[in-house]
Amino acid sequence: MAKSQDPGAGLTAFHGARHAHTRCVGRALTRAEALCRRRGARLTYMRRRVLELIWDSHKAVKAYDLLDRLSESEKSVRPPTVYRALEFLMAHGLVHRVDSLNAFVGCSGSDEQHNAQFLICQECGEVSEMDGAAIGKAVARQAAEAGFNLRRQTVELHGECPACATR
Amino acid sequence: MAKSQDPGAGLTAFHGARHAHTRCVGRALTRAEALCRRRGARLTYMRRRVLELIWDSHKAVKAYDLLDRLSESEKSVRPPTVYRALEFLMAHGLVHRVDSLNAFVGCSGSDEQHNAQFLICQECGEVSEMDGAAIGKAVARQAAEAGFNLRRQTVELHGECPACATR
DNA sequence: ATCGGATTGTTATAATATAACATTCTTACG
DNA sequence: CGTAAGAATGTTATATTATAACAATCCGAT
Ligand SMILES: [Zn+2]
Ligand SMILES: [Zn+2]
Ligand SMILES: [Zn+2]
Ligand SMILES: [Zn+2]
Repeated sequence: MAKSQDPGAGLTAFHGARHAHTRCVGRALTRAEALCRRRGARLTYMRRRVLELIWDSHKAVKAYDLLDRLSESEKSVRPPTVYRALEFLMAHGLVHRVDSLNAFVGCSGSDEQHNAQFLICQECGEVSEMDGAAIGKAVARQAAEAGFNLRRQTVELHGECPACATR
Repeated sequence: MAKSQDPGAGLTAFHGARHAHTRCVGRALTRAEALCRRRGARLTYMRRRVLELIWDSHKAVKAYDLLDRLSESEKSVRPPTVYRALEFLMAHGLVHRVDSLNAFVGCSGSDEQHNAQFLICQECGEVSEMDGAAIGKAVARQAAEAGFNLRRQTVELHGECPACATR
């Protein structure tokens, strides 16, 4: 499945400047609500607020930037509040941590738990999540060959997105 | 080449407790010296010292642990000193940063510049560097398909090393 | 209504990393 | 040699990222 070529539905699409981003946000929030309802988890005001802020763009966001932006609307928010929200969102697969950036990005995948890979544009900062089956398999095979019991993978690819590459 | 099965020469070998680690250290230092000589770079006392400490084990080492250990022998060493040494060693491909651990590990590769992948044991902390051509190719292909101009890859696989897995 | 667990608030601090400028060391050259 | 320029290190301060510990509050179930 998902072998379609139509732009917008691609697995590894970058979004660039002008696109109907409201839809991206809407989709993410809808998914979060559904997923939390199904699991009996509480998508509280603060958690939803953090998720919205993360989805403000397709870039990875730093925890302390979230903190600043939250403090604009709510009254002074402290680090633990943000980190707890992030912890919750990550535990439920709604947000990923990008280790090589110390930053967080909304999960644009669909299935519940997945090992995501990321394409990270060094120019514009946009992050695109892939579910690269090919990479996943190559990784799994190499690990197996080394007698390694694979649990979790961090695959973060840095370079230039299509838009920035052709500039 | 390098299709041999003899332990110690494998591309993805974990080392475990008892092995002739002096040789690992010796090899690393010899390589560092040769490489620096070739490039006209200066492997100063501090840089060599940091490299030795990193090679004290096959685990990834935290910058502040290096700091502490340096401060035992030399008189109080400060963060910039360590980070500068690390910066130099990384610039010359003698040390890698493991982003998912905020830690540093000696490069056990042989060729000059390479995109390494790491197997990281969650139990014993040992890190094994791979030059997984298969992974590298899968990654390159996926990036190309997305129109992405790949510059650098972070591939860090967490799990259990052979020794810890069979325990 | 109220109890218990989950969530958030609050204060403090740990852990990781860099900026900026002073000092010392090395090397090349006169 | 002596010395000047650049490289490396020392030093002080601070930025950035993250967590510990305990108090207050919220919220749903009885
Ligand atoms: Zn969007
Ligand atoms: Zn870009
Ligand atoms: Zn060894
Ligand atoms: Zn192990």
